[in-house]
Amino acid sequence: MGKVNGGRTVTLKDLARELGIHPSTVSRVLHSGSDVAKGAASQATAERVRELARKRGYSPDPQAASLRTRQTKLLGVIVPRLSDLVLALMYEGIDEAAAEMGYSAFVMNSRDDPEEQRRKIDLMLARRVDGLIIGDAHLDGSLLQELSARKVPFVLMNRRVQEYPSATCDDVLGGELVAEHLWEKGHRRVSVIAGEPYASTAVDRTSGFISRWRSLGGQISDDDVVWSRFDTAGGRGAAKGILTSGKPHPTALFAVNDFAAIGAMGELRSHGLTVGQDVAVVGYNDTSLAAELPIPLTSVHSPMLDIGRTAVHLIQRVLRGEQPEPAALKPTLRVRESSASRAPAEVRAR
Amino acid sequence: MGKVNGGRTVTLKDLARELGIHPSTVSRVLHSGSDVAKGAASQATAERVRELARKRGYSPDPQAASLRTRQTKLLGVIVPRLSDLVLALMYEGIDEAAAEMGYSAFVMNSRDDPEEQRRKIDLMLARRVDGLIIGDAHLDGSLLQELSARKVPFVLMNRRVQEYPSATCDDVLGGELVAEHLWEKGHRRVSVIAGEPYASTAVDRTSGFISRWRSLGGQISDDDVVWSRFDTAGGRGAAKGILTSGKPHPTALFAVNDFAAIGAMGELRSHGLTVGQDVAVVGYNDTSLAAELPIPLTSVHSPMLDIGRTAVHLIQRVLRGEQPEPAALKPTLRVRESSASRAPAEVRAR
DNA sequence: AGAGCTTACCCAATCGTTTGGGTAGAAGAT
DNA sequence: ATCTTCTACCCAAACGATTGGGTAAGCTCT
Repeated sequence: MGKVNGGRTVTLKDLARELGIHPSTVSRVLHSGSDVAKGAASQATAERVRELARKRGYSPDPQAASLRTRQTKLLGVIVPRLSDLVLALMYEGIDEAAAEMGYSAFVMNSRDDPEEQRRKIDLMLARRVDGLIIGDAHLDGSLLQELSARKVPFVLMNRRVQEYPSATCDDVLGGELVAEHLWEKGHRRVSVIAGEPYASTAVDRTSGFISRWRSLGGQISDDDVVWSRFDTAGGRGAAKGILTSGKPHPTALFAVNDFAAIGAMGELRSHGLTVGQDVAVVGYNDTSLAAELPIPLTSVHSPMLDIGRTAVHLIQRVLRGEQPEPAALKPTLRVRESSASRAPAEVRAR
Repeated sequence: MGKVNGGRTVTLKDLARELGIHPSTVSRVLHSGSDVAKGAASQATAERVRELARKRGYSPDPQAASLRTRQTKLLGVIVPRLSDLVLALMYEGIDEAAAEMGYSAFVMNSRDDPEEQRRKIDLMLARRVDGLIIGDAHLDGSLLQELSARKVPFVLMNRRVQEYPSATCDDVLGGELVAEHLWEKGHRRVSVIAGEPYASTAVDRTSGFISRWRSLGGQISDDDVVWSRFDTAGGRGAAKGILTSGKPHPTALFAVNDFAAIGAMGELRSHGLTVGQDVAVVGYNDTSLAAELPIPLTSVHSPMLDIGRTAVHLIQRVLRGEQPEPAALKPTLRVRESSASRAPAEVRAR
């Protein structure tokens, strides 16, 4: 382990004194990788400096450095909630990638509440983060415009908004994959549990599904799309609405989120329907649970870690003054028991 | 929103110049709550200062402050993985409580790997965090001793180790509650999916269960306790081992973690056993999923947010030089369908 | 009227780094 | 022999906030 915290922390000046040279020389040696920058010191001196730094366990004080350089090497990350597995995984990607580039990341939860978003962003800016990774962008809000106007460097993650730089899953494609899969299995009566209408993830997955479904010749009306919360309770409620609408129940359900799918599965069971036989269910994100459920859940696998990593790379480019294009990573469908069999015969015969 | 980032950031000196007074006076006014500290300024001046600070959107530079005060108001949090719902929730508690006290928290994942733990701790210390909240302590390791010797302020969270300050769930009690519940329901043949032996959570829940079980007159041998990973795959594997051991299958399963319980439920189903009828299953932590599963899962509810908050309070006390006692928060049992009915008759009759 | 106390400030050093701008001495060019 | 160019350093001023120690003016008290 690096430095000793107990006694005194070793500073540049300490090293300089011990070596009989000026602190600035030490700084330059340690600062500039292996090449001795601009002839700041002789090879021999540089070696001595590095040797002593190692021996004393020198570790530069980041606050002192950033006071001078006006860079904190800090990234602020805002997510709806970290207890959402999807965001937590993306954050793991962020954390990894950030560390690789000498940055550290802060996370905060906004609970998807506009006021909290603002508060948290302010907190992060007060901490002087170099840039923000925003994982809770709403399609409508004015927040991003303001940030943009104030020239705060930021990128979006998971959800996109217009042409702001963002790292997302290609959710339209994801929706399309599900449509194709269900169509092929012979389903003709489907419903979508669509998520929150302010989130691009929900909107894109749903619209990808619907447009592909129709282009395959399928029929789906507005009634067949239920907007709901992203969690199990939301999925359960939405499924209830669908099953008690009076219409014959659909033979397949696409929930734009695994948790909503799990909630829906629970509700189906309460209605005496067997998932995977009476009704197919497909989720989204392929969270670690999906494959391990009592009835394994078909789900669209999205590369969550990579999305997090990509967000870090994008923000780096923004910090360099570039204006990177939105990046949409490709999802893949993982078919499992919840939708593996063909649609029930009576329906196909219809 | 606070300050304008685009132009120049407002500093103490700017305010002082504009008011025609010395920066130190401004600092003192802004620094000391509402009371004008030590007669640093007149009421009138103080008012003018605060007024202007508000108007200009002044926000103090934390790195500058901490350079001088030798305090960063930063807390480092290490968890096995943030994508573990339990830890994510505790972190939410930390984040809240920290913010309330003017601190910010950093999280990093160690994947329960001793080398990563060290690396991450070093990263945090390099960032000069004031203290650490360690959520991935191992019962055996020497890491904590070292930290202690180096006088790094830290507290443990979720898992305890010896008498180091810690904020945990009273896991022994949690195990006892489960034992009582299953005994009452008439179960006599039970198995425990015990988790990782290096984690106090696993060990305490298991030992609490076993000792209470025996004190009720129950029998349970070492064979009936299977150590496993904390995730669904771990629970599934453990359940498989139990079901294929050749012995008659148990009528109840206690998994020390909801995810392991979910994995076990899947495996039971694969063996044609119905959870809640043929075999009761009880989990731990009462994660949001438990209540919403197709077969709702009985689980021990632990106050995760509060554990996180408590950890913050404890570290504050450590920072003040105190040596707080370990805090063990009380769990409660939430009985649901997975274990609500009485044990199968043939077994009771035995 | 002088001592003593408040009040309301100001001064300057300090925290640890970084960085633009020296400079003395040696080597090389003409 | 003089001029230029390196090399290998040193100097000092930042960055923004905090804080121990002034001090001048005004008031009180005797």
